Amino acid sequence: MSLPTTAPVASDTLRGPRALAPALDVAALAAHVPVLKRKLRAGQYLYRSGQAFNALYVVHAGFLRTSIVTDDGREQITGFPMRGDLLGVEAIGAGAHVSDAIALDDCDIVELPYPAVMTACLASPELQGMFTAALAREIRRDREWLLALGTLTAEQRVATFLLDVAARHAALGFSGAHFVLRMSRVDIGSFLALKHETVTRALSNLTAQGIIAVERRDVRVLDAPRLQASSRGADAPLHRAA
Amino acid sequence: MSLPTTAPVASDTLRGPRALAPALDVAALAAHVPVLKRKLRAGQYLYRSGQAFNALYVVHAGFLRTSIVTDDGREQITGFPMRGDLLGVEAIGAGAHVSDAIALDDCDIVELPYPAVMTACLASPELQGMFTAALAREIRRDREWLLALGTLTAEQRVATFLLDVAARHAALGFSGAHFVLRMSRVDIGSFLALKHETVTRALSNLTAQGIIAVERRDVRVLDAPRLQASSRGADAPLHRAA
DNA sequence: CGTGAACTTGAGTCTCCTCAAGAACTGTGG
DNA sequence: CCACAGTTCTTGAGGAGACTCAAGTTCACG
Repeated sequence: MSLPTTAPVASDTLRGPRALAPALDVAALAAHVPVLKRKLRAGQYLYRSGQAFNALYVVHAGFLRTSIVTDDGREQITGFPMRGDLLGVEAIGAGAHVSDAIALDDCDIVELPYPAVMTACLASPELQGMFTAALAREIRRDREWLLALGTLTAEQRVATFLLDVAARHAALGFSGAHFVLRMSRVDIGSFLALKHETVTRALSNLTAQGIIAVERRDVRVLDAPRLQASSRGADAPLHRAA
Repeated sequence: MSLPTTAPVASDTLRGPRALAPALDVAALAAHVPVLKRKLRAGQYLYRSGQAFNALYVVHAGFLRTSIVTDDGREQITGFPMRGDLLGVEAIGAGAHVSDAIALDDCDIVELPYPAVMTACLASPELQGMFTAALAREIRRDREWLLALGTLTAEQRVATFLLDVAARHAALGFSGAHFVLRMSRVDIGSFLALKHETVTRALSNLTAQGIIAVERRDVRVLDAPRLQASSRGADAPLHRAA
């Protein structure tokens, strides 16, 4: 059960929905804004829906979970931020936070006071460009998941999710072929609009096909190309038909 | 078949997923940026995926349809912009457009050269705030539809869609109780992640219940409260159970 | 160890999709 | 003005995928 030396996951073959562009440059921001550090223990909230909105956050270490709830009780997880990811932007202009962010791990968070960050962006075109691009990237990310939920089957969604997690891990220098999921099956299901049993079944199927190896939250990608194929819409369009 | 004088649609009872905040203030922008006017005939593209990105757009009149396509051929409509709506923001930082925008009607469009708009935002804190808020609102809108697609049944989604259209019409001074859909059943289905037959069936069901009256694309909301109820997750939680 | 949460698996059901046909509308050319 | 073709919409019948309900297993934690 050691790390496999074969079948490494080439990062260019891992194109999940998330665009893997560099995140907000905290160092550049720190030159203009007084950034605060915050530590969270697993299970603690970074912010909750309805709370006053007075800061954005960048994850420095650890893993979180963001979710929204409606007044009629429907709930959905909107993402699993990790190092480099920006949180809280959806609250801009809304006065209060409109989502929850909870730590799945112990986390180190960088706090960017709002609206101080905006003032800093006024002073620096680079910062402004970085910030605006980060917002636009968030929109693209959402659209891509919207498309995934709207067009993919359960197993394809789970495969896409695994590829996304793998790619993000790889982008941070971790292994994309072997990682530990920080969230439960229920969380994955909520994110992918599936029931937790369905997530389990999809993982079991992928395991049965020899594409991945799953043991609780420990996941190994054994065959990245086939995982890619499993995430695709139509069955493996290897070459575009005439 | 005249406009019904009873059962008017009160705008505060119409809360679709879209936040109905005021859109980008074009007049304020025009003071800082040279804005261009563009006219589109029905069926013409405002921009297409892959095209160079050099402007954002605000709808001044008419109705459009935006969509994304993946390399493996999956497609989804992401929205139906109308007067006051901002288009093209998802391309910021991506170099080229990542979606298609096509006119469903003859349209008048205001073109905001990019990155000139960003420069203008540097000069004016108000503009910057307006612009950033518009992006954040877009994120909230996407999240709300994501939640709707993930948690609602077919009929609930269609009801939600009708309420959204009604509310947006009402916000522009049109009737929220009687309107003409500019898009086909296929389009609605693509947006809501449903097949066109399912959309038709949902509309038929709502009609059979006396909640709406549909004749092709002509829609009358006969009972807004019940349409609201039809869009809700759990069956009409009139008062929260203890 | 014991308790509870998380995960897995199975069996039956239901929603929505697929496939198919027909009706209604639109626009075009005779 | 009418016939025609094409598109859009509607409705039905049958099937597939995901959900619901239920039970059992494994694991983490006190």
